[in-house]
Amino acid sequence: MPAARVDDAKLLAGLTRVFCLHGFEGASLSRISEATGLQRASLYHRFPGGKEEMAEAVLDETDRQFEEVVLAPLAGKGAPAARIRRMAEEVGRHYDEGRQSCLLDTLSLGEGSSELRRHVKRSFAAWRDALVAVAREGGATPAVAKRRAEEALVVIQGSLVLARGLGDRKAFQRVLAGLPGLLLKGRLG
Amino acid sequence: MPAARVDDAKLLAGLTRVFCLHGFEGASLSRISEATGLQRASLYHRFPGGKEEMAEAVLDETDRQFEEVVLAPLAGKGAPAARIRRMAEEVGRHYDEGRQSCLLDTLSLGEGSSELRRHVKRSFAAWRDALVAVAREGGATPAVAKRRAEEALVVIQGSLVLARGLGDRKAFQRVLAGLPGLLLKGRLG
DNA sequence: GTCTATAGCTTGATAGAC
DNA sequence: GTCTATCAAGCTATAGAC
Repeated sequence: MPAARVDDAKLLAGLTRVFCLHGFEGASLSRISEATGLQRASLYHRFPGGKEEMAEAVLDETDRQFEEVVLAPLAGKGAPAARIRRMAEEVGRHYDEGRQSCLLDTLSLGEGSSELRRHVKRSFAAWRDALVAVAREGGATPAVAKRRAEEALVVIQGSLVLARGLGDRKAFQRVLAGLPGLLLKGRLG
Repeated sequence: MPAARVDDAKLLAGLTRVFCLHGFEGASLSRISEATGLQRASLYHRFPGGKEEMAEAVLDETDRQFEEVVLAPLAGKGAPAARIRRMAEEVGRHYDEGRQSCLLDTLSLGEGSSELRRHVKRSFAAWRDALVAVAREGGATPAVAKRRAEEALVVIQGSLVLARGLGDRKAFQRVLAGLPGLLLKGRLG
């Protein structure tokens, strides 16, 4: 088959940007077209399922990035605290230091199909489970590790919401710095 | 003037529900019309500024509720811890125990006008300042109180995002229970 | 694989009767 | 104050040329 003029990476990047910024309903095909450089009809050639399939593709890509941003750093070598620090660095980069919202947040709003909601839930759970594992490595019981992992997700998502609403990214940076303490000792810092 | 068939309270309640669930872009006039029981033209009679003015009205109403949900409990009598507990109760009720998203979150997404964004920012700041005050009462320095207040907002917002995305409201309930500890001692619980 | 053109519906908003 | 009727513009999606 002939090569795509706009390659998959560029396409997905544009899609991600729009869904991230506007959520599912706000992500109009006009905006997507502008962000990706492809006309409506071309978008339907690449995603016959329409907007829904585009959102699914974006979530799939996020799942893939999740491996680099979360799994790889946590699976590296060194003490748990050091590995969590590396994950925090990657997470910070992933969200552009707090300037970008989380897809799992923006796509869980409102009207997305139940398939989309299930995907978001699955991705959230995968992230939580990776955090549970590293907390357990740090000596926490299963129950405690789960609580800490959820707390870590809570503070990451919450500080991103604050960054967007309050226009201040310092809380997000503080949260990232505090992740090792939160996961290993049960308290931020 | 003749009485409104749909009174202001009912109208605002419907508007709030829709903006909360769908965000600004997802809140179409059809949905608003259905939720409030008023036709498009009637909505424009009540809000000549259109959707933007409706969103502003919803934020105004939220600011008003903020006094009952946050300010009044914190200004009551008793020790700071007890007052924070009462606020947490009210906050829990306000968000229907985690079933409902926060307007300050959903309205800060995407395309809302800059006037809307400013309003969200102002409301967030007011909430934070109320929490700063009670943390200071508990003996925290201004800098520490501000950090703890922002952390409180972070965990409230984050746990609401998790409740929505993960479909589990337990983290939200844990956060509410932990607010006194977070604001007065710097750690959840 | 991408385009232009278009279908058909929904959107936010307005006019005017009652 | 609410309604029905309507507008232009936007929307998602499709058809068909290249």
